[in-house]
Amino acid sequence: MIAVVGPTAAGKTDLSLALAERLGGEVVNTDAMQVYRGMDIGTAKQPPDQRRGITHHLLDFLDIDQVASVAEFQALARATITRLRDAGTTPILVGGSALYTRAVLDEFAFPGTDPDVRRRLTDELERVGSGVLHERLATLDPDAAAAILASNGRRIVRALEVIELTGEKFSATLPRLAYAVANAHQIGVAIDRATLHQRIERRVDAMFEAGFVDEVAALVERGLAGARTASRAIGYPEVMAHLRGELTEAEARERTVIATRRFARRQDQWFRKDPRITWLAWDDPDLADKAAALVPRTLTH
RNA sequence: GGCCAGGUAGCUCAGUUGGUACGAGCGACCGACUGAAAAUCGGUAGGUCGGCGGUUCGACCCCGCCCCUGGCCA
Repeated sequence: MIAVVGPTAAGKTDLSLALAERLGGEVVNTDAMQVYRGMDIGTAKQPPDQRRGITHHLLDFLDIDQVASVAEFQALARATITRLRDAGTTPILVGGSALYTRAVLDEFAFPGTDPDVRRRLTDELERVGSGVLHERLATLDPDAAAAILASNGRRIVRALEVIELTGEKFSATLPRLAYAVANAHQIGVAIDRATLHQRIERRVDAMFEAGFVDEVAALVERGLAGARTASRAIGYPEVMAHLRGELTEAEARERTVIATRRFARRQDQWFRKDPRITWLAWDDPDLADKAAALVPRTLTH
């Protein structure tokens, strides 16, 4: 199997399709927001009629009011990969959500979760602030407290939740880079910042021209504003603010560009520290051939 | 042409009765990251305070002239 990684707008989708054609594979999405039905334009989801007949998995399996989760995604993705391999098909993972990709490829074991515990802690966070919760974490699990800043309420809540549920410490550091699946290969699409910024700007412009505002308006009708996860997808909060009259469309567009740039930077940070990734230039004329050549023929899937 | 307001970090703006700019937000860059991750959070670098001259021991803050921007009047 092969995973195509890299920052948003670098050209991962094109490469994935080319690889699928060369290797006889099928695409498995690893993007955290493309899992939502109806979120198409804003998530840069490849339209069905542009998938060149290649089957895509793990797109559009959640409604916007459902909460996405890495752990569930991990299980689904691994099941999908196993199914494809059993059928002799090469899974081609594509997506910019680094945590999702790693959760699928690497040794990632997630402790459980509990909606009630989570909600109680979240409410408490709201009331007393992250500092107080951090102090409690420090008494329960000094190591975790040391690894999580007192201002990061979100992570503190999760650590406390895990400790309460499992009675064990919370590992506040990422697991080592170690594949949990056989024959995994990662290809990174390398692109310089300046070019990427231009491409992001053009992509966002194209989204607005393609009717992004209408897409968001339709999703708002279905409750996007109250959606826990889906409402956070880049561009959607900005356009919702525009629909509420708080921003002009131009301002929403500009903020979306900025948020996307920031996202691309964070993606870079994840991927560039993974030495297992083979980087190929986004504009290499032989990009697809070189990428395909990295996957041993006999171990294709 | 006259009057008013304003010209301080890449951007929007604070600021000091004259004593080394405490700057802030955003952006840029760097980093952390285990069930919301397109999330959540942290750090760093940026300023000859529009220009020239004057007053002063000392001016970004006072005075003069000039340039630029916005508004009003003619």
